[in-house]
Amino acid sequence: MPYDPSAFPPFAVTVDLVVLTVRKDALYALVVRRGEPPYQGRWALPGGFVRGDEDLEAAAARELTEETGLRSQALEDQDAGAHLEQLATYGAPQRDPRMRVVSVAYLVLAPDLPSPIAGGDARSARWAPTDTLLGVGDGGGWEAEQQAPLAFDHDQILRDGVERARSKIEYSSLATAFCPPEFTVGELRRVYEAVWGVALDPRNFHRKVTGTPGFLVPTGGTTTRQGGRPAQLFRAGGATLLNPPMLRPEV
Amino acid sequence: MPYDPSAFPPFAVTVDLVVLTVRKDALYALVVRRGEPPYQGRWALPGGFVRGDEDLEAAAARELTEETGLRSQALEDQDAGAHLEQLATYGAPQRDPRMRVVSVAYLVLAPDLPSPIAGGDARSARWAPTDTLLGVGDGGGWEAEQQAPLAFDHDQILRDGVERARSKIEYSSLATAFCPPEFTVGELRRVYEAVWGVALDPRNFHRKVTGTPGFLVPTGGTTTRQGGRPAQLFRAGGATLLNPPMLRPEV
DNA sequence: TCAATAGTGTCTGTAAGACACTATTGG
DNA sequence: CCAATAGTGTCTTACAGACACTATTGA
Repeated sequence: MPYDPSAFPPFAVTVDLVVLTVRKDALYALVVRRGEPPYQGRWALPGGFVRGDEDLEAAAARELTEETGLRSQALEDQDAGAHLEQLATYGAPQRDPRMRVVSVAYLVLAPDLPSPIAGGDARSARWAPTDTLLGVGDGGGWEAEQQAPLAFDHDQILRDGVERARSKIEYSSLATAFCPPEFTVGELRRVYEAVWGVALDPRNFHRKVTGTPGFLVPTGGTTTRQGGRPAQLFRAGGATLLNPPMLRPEV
Repeated sequence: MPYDPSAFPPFAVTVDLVVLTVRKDALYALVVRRGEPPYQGRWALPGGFVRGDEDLEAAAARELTEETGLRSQALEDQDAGAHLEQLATYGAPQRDPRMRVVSVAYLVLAPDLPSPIAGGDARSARWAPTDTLLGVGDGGGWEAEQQAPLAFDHDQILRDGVERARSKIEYSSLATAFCPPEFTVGELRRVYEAVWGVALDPRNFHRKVTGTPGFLVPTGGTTTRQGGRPAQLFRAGGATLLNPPMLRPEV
């Protein structure tokens, strides 16, 4: 088929963000309340139109800053910023009832924020447990009379984002993206436990993460945030890939 | 930012295909010769516009059939069709000099085709070794006076597709998508060796794949395609995830 | 004192890497 | 006969899972 720029069908392109954090030993996602139809009053993932001269990842980073005040350090960047990566693209013809919209979803992993939402136009944004948003624990899905709380196909996007996070912390050091710049082994373990929804043996976990070269770098300090014996503080090392991986227990 | 459907910037949305196969103990990709500017005469990945009422994956499957005659069985389907999955989306503002184009790339893994290209409008399509297309072996990249052979950002898309294939056969049974419906352990091993570009111990490989439940199912037949002692024939079993994974040797 | 968390060491089972050996074909 | 590929078995080592034990805090 020859390329015919004058005859392409018109599409709108948006970015949607799956922003995940760990708080209170559970995985939380950022959602915003929709102020207008369709799905008025329902929760949705933050997002918006890609501008005419804007890169996709730049649009995702811009939306992230607008919604949360977070600065994203896309890929490999060690700074205090959140991790940002492309997740997948959703373009079913009727996913938005008004027009044809193709949405490029991005996944953001952020530490628990001191002030939940410090952003600009985040009118009614909040953190919600992903289990609640996805109806986990009510029998694995939403009942017939019960409506999934998320607008559009955002429940599917969120599901895909959570699964991506769950699998990526197995073979990468990405779990540290959920932690503050300095953290203890116990705090990192609680991240794994929250994201996977399982209990891990603290002793084997300690041996694994401290024994993997480049994963953790001791900062010298100690803390007693959790009660009990003071724990060493670490920051993320340079290693990004874990080999061998952290094994997720069978369910 | 309120959703304003009347004010969205105009985008064209295309699908591009990374179609991979294994032949002559190397990884090959399907490329087509461009007949018009820009990049006239250069090789490019097959692809085309998404229609106004067409799902993204349907557009990818349609392009695949048009270019190769292959029928894709997207996801989990055991039939003779090729494996098709979404790869990533590319939307840099200037990636197409004529207009703003966002391209959703799909990855296709296909067995070596008896008649290379049996499709319809595939004017000048051919299989090319991915190493040649990506300039591997010339020092890891294209020299200054040498031009990458692929149009647009298709070298990056191909690179991402190859890397996805390389990592996915580690922890899934996807390597069988490169094989005909019935195949031997040796043929499957040569697939791994071609995709990873390494040599594997035939004996340890045999133990691993035949010892993983659900990976391979013996069909009862034998063959002597490769010379030497006849080998048992297998077909792909129901298992899609390999646990523990096939380990890729360090480079 | 106890409860809680941090951290180390030890045993066991699984499985990967290396590699010897046998089996069955074609030339 | 030999060369080539298929398939089995054995030894060693790495490492995960289970769990005993000590260390250091706060209540």
